[in-house]
Amino acid sequence: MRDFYLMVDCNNFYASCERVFAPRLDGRPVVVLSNNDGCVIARSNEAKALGVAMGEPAYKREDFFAKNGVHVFSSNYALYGDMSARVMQILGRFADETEVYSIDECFLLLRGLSTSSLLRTAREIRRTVRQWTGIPVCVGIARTKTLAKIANRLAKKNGGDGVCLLEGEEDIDAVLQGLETGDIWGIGRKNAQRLSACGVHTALDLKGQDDDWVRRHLTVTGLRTVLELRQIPCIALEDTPPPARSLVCSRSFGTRIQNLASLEEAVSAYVQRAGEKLRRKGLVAAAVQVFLETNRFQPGPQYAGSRCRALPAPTASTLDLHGPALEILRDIHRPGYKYQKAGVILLDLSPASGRQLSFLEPHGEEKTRRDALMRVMDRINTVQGRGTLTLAASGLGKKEWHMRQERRSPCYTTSWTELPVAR
DNA sequence: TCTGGGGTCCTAGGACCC
DNA sequence: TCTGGGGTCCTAGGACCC
Repeated sequence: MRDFYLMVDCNNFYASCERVFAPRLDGRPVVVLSNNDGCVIARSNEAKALGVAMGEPAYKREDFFAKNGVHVFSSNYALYGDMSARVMQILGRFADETEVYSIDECFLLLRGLSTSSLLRTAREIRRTVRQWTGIPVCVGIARTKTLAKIANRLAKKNGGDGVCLLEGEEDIDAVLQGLETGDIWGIGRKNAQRLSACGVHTALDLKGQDDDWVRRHLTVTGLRTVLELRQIPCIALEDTPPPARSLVCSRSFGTRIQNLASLEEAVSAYVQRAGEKLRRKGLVAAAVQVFLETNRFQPGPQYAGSRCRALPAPTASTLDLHGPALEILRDIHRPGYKYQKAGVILLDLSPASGRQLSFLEPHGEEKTRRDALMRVMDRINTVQGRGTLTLAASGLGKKEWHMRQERRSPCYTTSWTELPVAR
């Protein structure tokens, strides 16, 4: 009767979301592409069985997809985000303490349950989520988050009932022996390579290493991971997410962009989007950074520029962010390159309220007016749809920099005009 | 023609202070 | 000719995650 972590992970999440609204695709291969229809970021089991790899560039596989009846979707984050919220809300019914770890993963902390109760709860979770949302999930259970992730992996791989409880030293060691270090949560490719060079190949090898050795080779974060493999909880549940420290809006372009005017339009649009995110979180930014890069996969001259600038005063107003961002862009822009991607990063974030004011920033009536303007813009764009009201600087004509999204499904759950129709 | 976007954490090294 | 020890803060870069 101790504390156990449950790791609930949606199976092939994006592909599963698409299938909920296209049941004719059940049992058929489905893939979802990254933004700009770039590479494969989600695959149904059938697509995996056909050998479609994660991260594969989509254009190399067009023929293969057509020949094998693979259904291809552009990513639809409005849909996935909303489906995710529904799943997470259901999971919240099963535990007081939960951590939404990513769009398709959630940790639950269950205290004082017997093994049989844990398994019963896990099965109940699967059944409920499936029935209420149509999304299949697997559940891994263990005494630490790291082991729960491994248990979840097993639950997925072994088929069976989609639930796996990892408990007991011997059972755990048997599993770790069959696991490469790179498959442990927190050990990436680089570290796995380095470990391998030291003769440490499996998770069990790593678990048996001396603490000082681990610290030396993998820093304190690595040591925490190793302790977790030994069933010593070191990575706590993050019940309330820590406040964001930075915020990014970046995109690859639909076509390569050479002229500065188009880049300015794109950066202008990204600043506006970043500002919306900032205000939604109730934060202000004290610095802004802009970056610009060519396509590193293409031959020819490459360039990547990036610069950061402190703002006169922390702000959440698009109007304050816009000028500095464009100045940075002009600063880092070099003519003669075909650019592939640009982005805006807001840094040094802090809560908008309860903040020490500076003499430099607008205050009194001026501040009230500026805040009101942003509220009105956000409101209109929420109600009427994103991009209804924008700064003219982001362009009025055809936007050649817009990303490609040729096969996006409707926003079934978030847009009145795109609701699914029942006949 | 065509290869995503959005985050966090840790460390090393330099600047600076007394 | 001789030239310490200890501390903090900041930044860039690398690694990790989904």
